Amino acid sequence: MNSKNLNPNVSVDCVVFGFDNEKLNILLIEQKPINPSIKPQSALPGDLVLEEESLDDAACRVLHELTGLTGIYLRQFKTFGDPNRVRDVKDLAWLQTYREYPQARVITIAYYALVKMNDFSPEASSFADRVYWCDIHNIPPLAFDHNLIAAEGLLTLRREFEAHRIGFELLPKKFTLSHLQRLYEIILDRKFDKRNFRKKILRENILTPLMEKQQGVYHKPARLYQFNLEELQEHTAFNGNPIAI
Amino acid sequence: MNSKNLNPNVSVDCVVFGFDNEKLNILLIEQKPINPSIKPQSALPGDLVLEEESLDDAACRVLHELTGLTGIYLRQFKTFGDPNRVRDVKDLAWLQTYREYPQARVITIAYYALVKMNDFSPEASSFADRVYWCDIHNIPPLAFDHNLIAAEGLLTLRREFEAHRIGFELLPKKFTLSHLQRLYEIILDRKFDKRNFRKKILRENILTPLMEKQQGVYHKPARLYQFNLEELQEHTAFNGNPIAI
DNA sequence: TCAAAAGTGTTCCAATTACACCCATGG
DNA sequence: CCATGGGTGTAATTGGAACACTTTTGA
Repeated sequence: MNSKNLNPNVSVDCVVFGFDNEKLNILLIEQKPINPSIKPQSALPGDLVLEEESLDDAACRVLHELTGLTGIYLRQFKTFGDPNRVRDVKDLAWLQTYREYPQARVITIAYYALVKMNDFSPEASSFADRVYWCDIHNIPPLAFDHNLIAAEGLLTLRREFEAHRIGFELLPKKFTLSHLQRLYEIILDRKFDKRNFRKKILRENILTPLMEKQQGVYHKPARLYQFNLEELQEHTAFNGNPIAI
Repeated sequence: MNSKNLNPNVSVDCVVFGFDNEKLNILLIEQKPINPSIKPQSALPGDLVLEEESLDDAACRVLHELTGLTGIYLRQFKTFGDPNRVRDVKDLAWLQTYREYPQARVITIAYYALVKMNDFSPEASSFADRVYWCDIHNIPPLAFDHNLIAAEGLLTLRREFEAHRIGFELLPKKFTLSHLQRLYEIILDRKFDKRNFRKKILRENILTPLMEKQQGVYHKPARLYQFNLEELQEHTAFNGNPIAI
């Protein structure tokens, strides 16, 4: 390494969660193949931080380029700075193709993001060759230390989910109590009793019942609810604010 | 800025908490005066991350240089990367004296640390001109964005204190229940009922009563306790591990 | 008429809160 | 003997957990 690069590169990486009513997924990109013989690796979306860009802005930019969305819930959760985190042989070819100093150290600030999966189709992005959702229980081997980052992102989501009441960021505007319960069960990885769950969630006063029911289901249609954002502010003990893009 | 420094500098800064049985304090350093006419500024202890050093190692190093201690409870809590965070005029003189590229951007990874105040005297350090404890309610204007970092460190401590049961990191080996209660009250900034507090804390089974009493107090001497570390492991729902130096 | 999920109340237990007096020590 | 903090129990309330049946719809 020559003297031009004593300072490390700094990047942001995003663990983007989406909920499809059955599983919790994260968004992955496929690295552009270096040559046809090497099978492309997947990675978390991320990019180097620009010279005069804040960290939050960098994360927003990556997310926006990837999804076309703004207003995504986005939160910094941990910085990864092991000197060898980008020096695994599996990552060498990619770095040699896309980085001026492939052996340069990279410190990355990790964010997690919550998106309503129905609001966009990841295919629309120009960010990478392929962008796709992947069940959190089936994450393939990723570039760099991204499996570790994804795992820590999931831990952080589990830890912050209840206290910050960010469930609505993963659900469509209108949803049923069963949808909400499924979301809680999948994120927290435990079962809830239906009656107790409803009692508890309705007591919190953050849901507004709508005069509207599910359509097109082949069973008794459930009532729809939406989150009541004003109440949410008061009840939420926010510790460290998320980004409002 | 010339092309040598497109990459930002990366540093760590430590919010070091100490409890003196009356107040919660943080450790500050006084920046070496540039010239006698400028009154020195205070700052959080911190330093640039070395080339082949992990972030945790960098924070440990700073703490060790500062206090001579090892085994300090240390946890990364947030990374600060505003492009202008080291560009306030108040910080210009110091940067010009001590940095090769004073206008270079600096991204800092903030840690908070818990130390037993009696275990060391900060005077012993060679790290800065002066090292001193400062009541968290009386923090002077600090260098860079260090007031912000200190404030966020305190919020993080308040948030994590109960769940992680890290109180013992701030207390001497042997302590009375009143000491412990005072610590809880000061960190969480609320009062507890003496009987309820004792019931609750003893039910948790993380304290071992000692066959020993306070000495030299001019009232009924209180029983001494110590933390029971094995139990602590089981009961603590750890999310993101602290560093064991 | 069947399959599927919606919707609804009560009882029990554990944890939290509120609250007041006597005790041991050193000065 | 006094001032100071140490040490203790009970009753009321609140929140969480366990638990089963009827209803509505579309196929």
